[in-house]
Amino acid sequence: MIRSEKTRQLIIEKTASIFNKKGYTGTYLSDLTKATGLTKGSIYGNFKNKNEVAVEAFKYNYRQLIEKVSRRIQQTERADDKMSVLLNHYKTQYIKIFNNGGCPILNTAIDADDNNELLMKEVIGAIRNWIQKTEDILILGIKKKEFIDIDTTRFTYKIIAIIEGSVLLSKTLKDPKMLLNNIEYLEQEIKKITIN
Amino acid sequence: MIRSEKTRQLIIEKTASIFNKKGYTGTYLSDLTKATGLTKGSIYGNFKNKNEVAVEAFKYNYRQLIEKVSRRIQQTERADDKMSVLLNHYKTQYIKIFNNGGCPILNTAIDADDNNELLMKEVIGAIRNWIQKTEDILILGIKKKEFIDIDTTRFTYKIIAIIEGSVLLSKTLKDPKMLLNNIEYLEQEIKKITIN
DNA sequence: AATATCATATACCGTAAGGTATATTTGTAA
DNA sequence: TTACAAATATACCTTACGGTATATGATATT
Repeated sequence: MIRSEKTRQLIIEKTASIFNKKGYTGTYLSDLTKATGLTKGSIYGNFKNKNEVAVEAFKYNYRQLIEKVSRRIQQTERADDKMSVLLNHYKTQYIKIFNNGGCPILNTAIDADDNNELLMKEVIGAIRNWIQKTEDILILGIKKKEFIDIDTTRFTYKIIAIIEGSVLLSKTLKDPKMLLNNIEYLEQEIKKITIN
Repeated sequence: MIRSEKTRQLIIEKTASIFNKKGYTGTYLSDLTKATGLTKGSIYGNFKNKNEVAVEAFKYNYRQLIEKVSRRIQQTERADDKMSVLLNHYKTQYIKIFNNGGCPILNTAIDADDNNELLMKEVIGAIRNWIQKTEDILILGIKKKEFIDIDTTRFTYKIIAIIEGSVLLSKTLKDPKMLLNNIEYLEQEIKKITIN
């Protein structure tokens, strides 16, 4: 990797969680220089502007969020196991998620809304991607006769809305109870549609 | 009402939706003077600082959010009707909610988190209040034998997480489908626990 | 080792942020 | 109607924001 690419990566990695915690306007260039140990000159030598850093930081955060769980989902065979992996992720990783500033999709959706088109486009893409991936599991399960024939779109909407809402509320209340209860609820819902 | 109190109200009313849309750091004093037609001097004559305006704006937004629906809930007798009023509110008012910048609880929770203690305290209070009110309806319904005996806490968590998650996602995707689908789902859930 | 190129730091700019001290205006009670 | 207090506007301060032009330092090629 050429040097500039290394620096770009460093900047993204070191600032990603700051952007997630403080939002776009709330994160200043001084935060970026402080976190990276670099100067403004260096940052602007590698990025067009603050917004480009923010967009890349969001992409990075989203990747971090889904990469590990996504890989593990691919490694399982049965659709209900895939769903278990997803739900278990939140069950076991919520402290990490909270410490990183919460769900980047949620944070960025609210932060960027109505005043940052580029970021918004990324967020919308991320949400669509997540919906798609979740629904694909359900569709696969039905095809393989592991799930009964349900309305996959509606079921997906339910899952994602509950997860996002729970993450937000539990984090805000500094109490994982709501998240954990609702994950358990979703586990039951998955069981209900599982054949055998 | 004395003059200063009128001005305070004017400032709060005129800036509430701006704070909701742009967040605390994203809303500048210039936004406040522009929206109110007043000067900084006048604003600082009536508020200690920008943060005090933000806190009052949030309280105002929250009140706006619950007042009407809260009154209508009190006017109904049966617990399942009360729940219907709540759910119908989102079904019919979502455009208004979206145009106002989305749910103030959600927005402020994310915006204020980790960098605005006072605002955070207000948000946490608002969420607790909302949970309480929702659970009270369920408890009442069970007591009056209108609902079967369910775990009210868990049921409440589910309702609130779905609503919040749906509002956020539907607003971000600029598509009410997820919200409407999930509200319908909750209506079914209420029906399921309703006796008769 | 000299040179060209790439990457980073330095030093600076204009602007506007939040906030305040003071002047001016407005409403009100004697 | 005038004198006083309350409310608002003016003018200003300090700070730091995002951003840029330029100088310096590192790296690779011949």
